[in-house]
Amino acid sequence: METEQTKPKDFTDSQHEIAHIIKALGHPARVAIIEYLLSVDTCICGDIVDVLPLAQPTVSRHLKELKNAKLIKGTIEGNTICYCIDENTIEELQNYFTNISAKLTLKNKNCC
Amino acid sequence: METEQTKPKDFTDSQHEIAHIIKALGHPARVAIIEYLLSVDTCICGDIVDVLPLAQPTVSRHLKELKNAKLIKGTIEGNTICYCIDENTIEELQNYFTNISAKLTLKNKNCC
DNA sequence: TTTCTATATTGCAATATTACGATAAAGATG
DNA sequence: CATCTTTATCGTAATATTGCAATATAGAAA
Repeated sequence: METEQTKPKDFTDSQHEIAHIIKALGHPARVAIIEYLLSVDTCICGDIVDVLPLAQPTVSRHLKELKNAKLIKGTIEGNTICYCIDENTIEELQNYFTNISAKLTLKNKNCC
Repeated sequence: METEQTKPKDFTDSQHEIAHIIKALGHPARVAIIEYLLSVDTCICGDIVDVLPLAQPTVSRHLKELKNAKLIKGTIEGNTICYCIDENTIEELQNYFTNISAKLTLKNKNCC
């Protein structure tokens, strides 16, 4: 009786980490923020509030969460804050999904 | 006075959609499920509960959410259910982040 | 049919998230 | 200094998520 010891106590650190990053993008407001940051040329952005259907404090919270997940970074620029996308984290996500895709194409396709 | 009409009423449909898919992966349990499905060769999987640190009803809920976001599909296979990853949705996510990455490399890098 | 096995659903309780108004903080401007 | 502008934080209400035990469902096996 040495089997029966499969169930783990917790998820792995890497599962927690990637879920945390992904979760930060799991809200339309935060998707919209990323897409807006992507669309403007300079990253000096104090007008994010104007392009989102949300009040300023709410936008501020969403920005905080994106920052917390390292999806964006903010630099204080006098009175304003200059937000922009953190390329490294986006790249991490890209790699994550590219890797899954690659593994999927190598898999047995004989079911489902 | 014709400006001052920037703030939208809601996010776009596409923002809602992508956020919905991404959100479904924004939990360690659901990341773990995808990674497990990726790791097993056949997709006949009734042992997902055994490899997650969660009770069966909770796993069932997470599976439902992944199915709802079209990240997995389940086929009833007699008594069991055969779950596997929906490649199309993974590919959609891959494309989404690859596209963002690509746009980022084309951008002005003169700030932040 | 009865029982077993695999999965889903229901019914909570605990916790987290989201939103907004009010307010604070801090640099810019007059 | 007083005021304006920009962003953050707090307080709080509404809602959503998560987890598990209990139970339901349905095919398989006896």
